[in-house]
Amino acid sequence: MVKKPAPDATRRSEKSRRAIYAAALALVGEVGYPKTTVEAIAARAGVGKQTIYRWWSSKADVLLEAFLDLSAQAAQEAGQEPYVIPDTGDLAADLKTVLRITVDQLLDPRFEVPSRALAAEGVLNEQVGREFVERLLEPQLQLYVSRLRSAQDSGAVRGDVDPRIALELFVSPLAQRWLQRTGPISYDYTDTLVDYALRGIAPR
Amino acid sequence: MVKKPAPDATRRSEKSRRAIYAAALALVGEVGYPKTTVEAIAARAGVGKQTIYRWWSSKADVLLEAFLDLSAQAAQEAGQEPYVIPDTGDLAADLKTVLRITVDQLLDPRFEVPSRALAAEGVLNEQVGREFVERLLEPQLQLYVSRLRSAQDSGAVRGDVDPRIALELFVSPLAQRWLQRTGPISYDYTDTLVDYALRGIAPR
Amino acid sequence: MVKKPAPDATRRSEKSRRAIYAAALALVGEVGYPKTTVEAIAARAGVGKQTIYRWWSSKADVLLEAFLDLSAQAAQEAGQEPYVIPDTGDLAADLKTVLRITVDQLLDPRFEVPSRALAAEGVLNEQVGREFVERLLEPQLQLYVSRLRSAQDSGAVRGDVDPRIALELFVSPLAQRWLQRTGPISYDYTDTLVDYALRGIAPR
Amino acid sequence: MVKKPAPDATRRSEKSRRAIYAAALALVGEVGYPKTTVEAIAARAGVGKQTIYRWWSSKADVLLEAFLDLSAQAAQEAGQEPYVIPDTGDLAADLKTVLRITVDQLLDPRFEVPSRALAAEGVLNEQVGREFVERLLEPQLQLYVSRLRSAQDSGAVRGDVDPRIALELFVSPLAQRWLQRTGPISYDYTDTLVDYALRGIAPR
DNA sequence: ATATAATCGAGACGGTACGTCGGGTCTTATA
DNA sequence: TATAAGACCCGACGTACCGTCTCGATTATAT
Repeated sequence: MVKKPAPDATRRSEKSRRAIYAAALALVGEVGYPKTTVEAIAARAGVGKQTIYRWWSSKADVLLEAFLDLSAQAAQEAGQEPYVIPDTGDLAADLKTVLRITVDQLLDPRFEVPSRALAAEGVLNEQVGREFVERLLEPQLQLYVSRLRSAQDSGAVRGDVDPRIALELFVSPLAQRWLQRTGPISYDYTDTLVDYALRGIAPR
Repeated sequence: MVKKPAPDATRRSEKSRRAIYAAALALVGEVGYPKTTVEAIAARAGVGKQTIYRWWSSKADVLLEAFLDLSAQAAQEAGQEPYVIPDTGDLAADLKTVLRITVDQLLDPRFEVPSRALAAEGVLNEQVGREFVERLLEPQLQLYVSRLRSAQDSGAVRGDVDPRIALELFVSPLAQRWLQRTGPISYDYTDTLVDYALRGIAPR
Repeated sequence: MVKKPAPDATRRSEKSRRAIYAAALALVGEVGYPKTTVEAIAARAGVGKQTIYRWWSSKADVLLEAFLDLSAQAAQEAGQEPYVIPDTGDLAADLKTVLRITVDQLLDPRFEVPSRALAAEGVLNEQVGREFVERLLEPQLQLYVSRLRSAQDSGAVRGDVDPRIALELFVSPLAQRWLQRTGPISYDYTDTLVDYALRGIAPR
Repeated sequence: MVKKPAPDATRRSEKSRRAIYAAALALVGEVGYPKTTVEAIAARAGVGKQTIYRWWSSKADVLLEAFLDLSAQAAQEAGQEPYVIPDTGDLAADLKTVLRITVDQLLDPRFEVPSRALAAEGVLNEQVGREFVERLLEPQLQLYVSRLRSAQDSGAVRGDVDPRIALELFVSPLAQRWLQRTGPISYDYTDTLVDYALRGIAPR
């Protein structure tokens, strides 16, 4: 097998990389994911197609990294705040707070369009899906795990409950309504989810 | 605007329709959704491309109807059994039973490949998504609503609980793990979901 | 070999035939021969496609008959006058007169477009070409043969000359200029042709 | 109006161009012009369709250039001989010689099929027609003009004769018989044409 | 400071599939 | 039985992008 010589990452053009991210995100926002083409990204970024194929394996790959970059930037800009779940001692209130922020994000077009595109791609394309989950979704879910563990320590959640499963009781319903449009999304809705879920995992 | 005259549905070839459904499902199973092309469906079905474009608007549309047809057929063949949730009086047991059947279905390649494809398409394409939910997903979810209502009547579920939301506590986690591969799927897992969820919606 | 049962000509719809001729000629005039389709002829004539294919073998065939019909009609309307070459005793004058009429016809769009289309078709399609020559061109050329024979009788043309070849000296140059656009067409030009042909180009 | 940026001719693939010419000529020879498709040319040439559409506007355009190329090659191979009309002092003999060569060419399938196709296309398509005449036909006709001018100098042709018209007396009849199949083509025939044209058909 | 080797913008290339058009056949219901 | 209507199978159209492949023209170290 003839292996292609790996490109020399140290000589990579930072300017091009950024332009490609920007072009990819802009195009996905403007024309949607399926109509976004590698050719158009290259043209919009003022970049040769080969420069894209040299560093990424596919359109999905470009968008994944572009979105990760966007998320990282957003995180830095916002300080760290939204990325830790508050621990005021009132578990229900803390979860409701965080889920309301998530609701806002899910309805913000700046995030919605690319993340919906990546989610869709990930449903079909296992590789993209795993990377999407591993690098974006799971780290966020782990924050819930931590918060639930802390709640177990303080006695607000039964000790025999598996936090990784428990969090799905309120996170997954929201995710499904958003992904598959099985119902409307609102603060009321997420509040209700937390109420229903907590009574189940709380000791009597 | 020039509107194309609607084709005369009474003269439609039933044989072609069936051949197209079969070809579409077979191809999606064999090469996956993205590599399934309208051209290949037509060729495999022994049909002109125009016959596909005359009756459907897109590859997604064909697959949606093919899958609906498959589901309807499966329903008829199976009598009605899997399509009503049993009511033995033991809510937890009944839900666990049905969810185990769902787990089996989700892992059966015959259903998994096309339904995953449709789900992915529906994430991006709102029209497909809505149709998918309306004609396939929601009818199944309504079965849970009925069963939960019956449980409310018998006192096994609190009366102030919204059954349409409550069902998401155990259905959505399973759906998300399947769609986004956020975790493994098993009987144990769904049993646990039912346990966690029920204690929350059951009266103290 | 399975032979198709010949259609019963006695039951043929005269109205349809005429409508097809009219539609074919109109379309060729409006959009040109290559863009004239059997489908469009049928639609414009208010006729089923099968009715065309039942009686004609091809688009060229339809147009050929439509044009012959048109020519026949034109002949009847005009009495017989333009279809006999005058014989005033002055051969040169007579030929010049007729050729000037031909020039007019060649520049009249009503005749030019369809006859150009048929000529082109006939260049490639031997069957159409032969029919075109046999039923339209040759009969007209024979008129020149007659006139030249008469001139031979009166001593205006040498007796050892083959009239069928001689007529080409002035007819073919005009035909070629028209068909292939190798030069402009005018009364002067045809007059000159007659002069050269009759006297020759070598000095006496 | 959105104009497509002209392709960069300096980067054009010479190999592809040649393969396309060869494929076009071969196909026209094998299946005839109307059944020759751009798709088939591309396939036979081992070339993408876009490569054809990038450089030519139509099937006719491809064939025109292919044929011009063929003619140019034939000219080079043959030295210069057939492309100058001999001047032995005997005008009639010289013309008969050249016309006999033309007869041979017209009956040689290698040239006949594509040139007939181009002629037919040129009858309908003015652009193709003009190019065909300008780049192929007229240059050859100009050779006759030169020879006739030389004959005028030597007194073999009257000085008041227009050579561009005079040449049509023997060239056009041959052309028409070939194009429209109005009669057989032979050495005898062309010899006769030269005789008639030079001496006229009227008695001295 | 210069060589030199890789990346870069550009875009032509061989392909695959698109969605449309029209050819010629076949079916259905009127007349 | 011929007809108007039009669905059907098929093949080609001309276009859009794919991912690969040259091309000079910049870089950006490593001499």
